Amino acid sequence: MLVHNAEIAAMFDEIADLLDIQGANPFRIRAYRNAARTVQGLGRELSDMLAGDEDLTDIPGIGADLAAKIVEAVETGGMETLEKLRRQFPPGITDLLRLPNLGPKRVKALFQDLKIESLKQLEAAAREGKVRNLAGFGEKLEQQILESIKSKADTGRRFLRAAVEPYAHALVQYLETVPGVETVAIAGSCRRARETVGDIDILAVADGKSQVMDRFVRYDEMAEVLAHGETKSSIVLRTGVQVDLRLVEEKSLGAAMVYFTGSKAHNIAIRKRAQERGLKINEYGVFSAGEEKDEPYVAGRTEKDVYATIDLPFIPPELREDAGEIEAAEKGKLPKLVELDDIRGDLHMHTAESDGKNSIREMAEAARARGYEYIAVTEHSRRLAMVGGLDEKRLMKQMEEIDRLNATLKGIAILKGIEVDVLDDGGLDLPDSVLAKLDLVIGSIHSQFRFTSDRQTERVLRAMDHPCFTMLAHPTGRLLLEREPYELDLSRVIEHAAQRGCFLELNSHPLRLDLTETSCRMAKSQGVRVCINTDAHGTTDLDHMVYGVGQARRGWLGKKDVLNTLPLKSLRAALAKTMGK
DNA sequence: GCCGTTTTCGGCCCGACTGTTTTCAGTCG
Repeated sequence: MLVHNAEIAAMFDEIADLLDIQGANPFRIRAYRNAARTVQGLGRELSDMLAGDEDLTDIPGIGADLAAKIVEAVETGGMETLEKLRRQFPPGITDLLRLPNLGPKRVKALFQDLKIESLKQLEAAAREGKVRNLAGFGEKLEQQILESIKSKADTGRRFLRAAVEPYAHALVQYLETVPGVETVAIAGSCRRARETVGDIDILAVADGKSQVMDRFVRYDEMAEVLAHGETKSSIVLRTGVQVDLRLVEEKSLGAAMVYFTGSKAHNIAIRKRAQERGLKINEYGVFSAGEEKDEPYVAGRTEKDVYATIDLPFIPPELREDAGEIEAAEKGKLPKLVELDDIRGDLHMHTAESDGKNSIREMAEAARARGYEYIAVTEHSRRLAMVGGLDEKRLMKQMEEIDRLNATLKGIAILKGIEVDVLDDGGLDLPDSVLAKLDLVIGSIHSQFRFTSDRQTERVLRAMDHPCFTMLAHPTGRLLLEREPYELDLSRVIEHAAQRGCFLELNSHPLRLDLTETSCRMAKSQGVRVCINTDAHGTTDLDHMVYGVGQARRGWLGKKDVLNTLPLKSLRAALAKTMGK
């Protein structure tokens, strides 16, 4: 039985939910939730670690008990603890937790007092006015429950960051025009460059007389006001995105930025660290703890000041996940992360010759305008006929055109490439003779997403062994919020890439961001260089690079870990080497 | 349930807003 980390994490999360409803020790619940998060981002399959006889209790947050439960899950596919809990509660009960304003206490009351087991039953009971009489409920909450069921609102709903950011920037601009407002900044998961975000977090500094909160809740795009306080307000935009605004004093801005940027796990970790030093960190600053009142303010103006009080350097927002960044910071081993300015070219794009919108020249000029030294044109291959995939003849013709353009275009080099389909058996979709003439060959899986993990992995490994194979495009095939990745043993793929000396793409399309941050870290640890590409189908898509760079930063990648930070000459040499030239 | 150069027991991050409410619990981030 093959049990993936994601499934084990889901079991831990479900145990946590059910224990929560049961009213168990909150710290025990937190242990399960922490473990779920740790397992999710582990970067290695627990089943592999067990097969290698590794001690799971070496993983932070996993003790003897949880380690035993992981063994049980890997061996049997389930957990007795979870089964026992499931017998105590109906299957639909965790759905109730997803509704806004319904937490464990209220769900428990609904279940025990009204025998409500599902959203449907909850809706019926609320309609009949039965919910309002329950202890801890009231008329208003009953109404809210009905509305959120109707609008299918749930607290876990997420959006692509790229889809949400324009709204965040527009709102920042709007708030900046409010009199008395001095600073407005985006925090939260947007600032941490997460691939998806649950809401927009905005922080403002304003003088006492400013109407910023009142103006915020009257924003044009506002659909609903969830909370309206003096220092904290929340609204829902017409697009369904929630925005939280916090108002702080200037001397608290740094502390508030830390607090509001998160992640929650990172905040908990640094607060604990502060505690060990006799300090207390909250969103207003760092204070010396202990004294009953008038706790003296120690720091808080800048984030750097806040970290300094707990003997740490500034930690880049993208790393703030309590995934080893605090330990690394403590040892002075934080990576110097890659930046957008380090990127010297884009090695994956399409033109009007296949399914792109612009000509090669237009793409090259757009890339040059973005300060790049080089691009690679990489059309689809013949098997993808529906998007105009190129056969040998058309590819040869395109190569000639690229030669002509290179002779006339100054300030940008165009490399000849292809995004060749990896066939079912791991072969490539064009003859070796033509592939060998190219500067790079990007292999892509575009079919047979349902292969078993073993078969899919063998297919990719075999493709990599092709003498011309240079880089694996969008390695997992996922589409965020739309399509799960295909089954693939990425750790084997990365190991193989290290031996073979080829590269992995980090596809920057906001819907893909494929590799994940965990896989980026895995690649880095194996010495496999990652290439951040946009897979642009038009000139404006070239701007997606910023999302790929954000993802790479979340994956701890530095300039040296990223192939397309190389100057042209070194890049050519690196590509030629993978192709045995 | 985890964790430990103060500890193997007794801790475990911290605060705002709402309405269930008339002094506080529940939820949320």
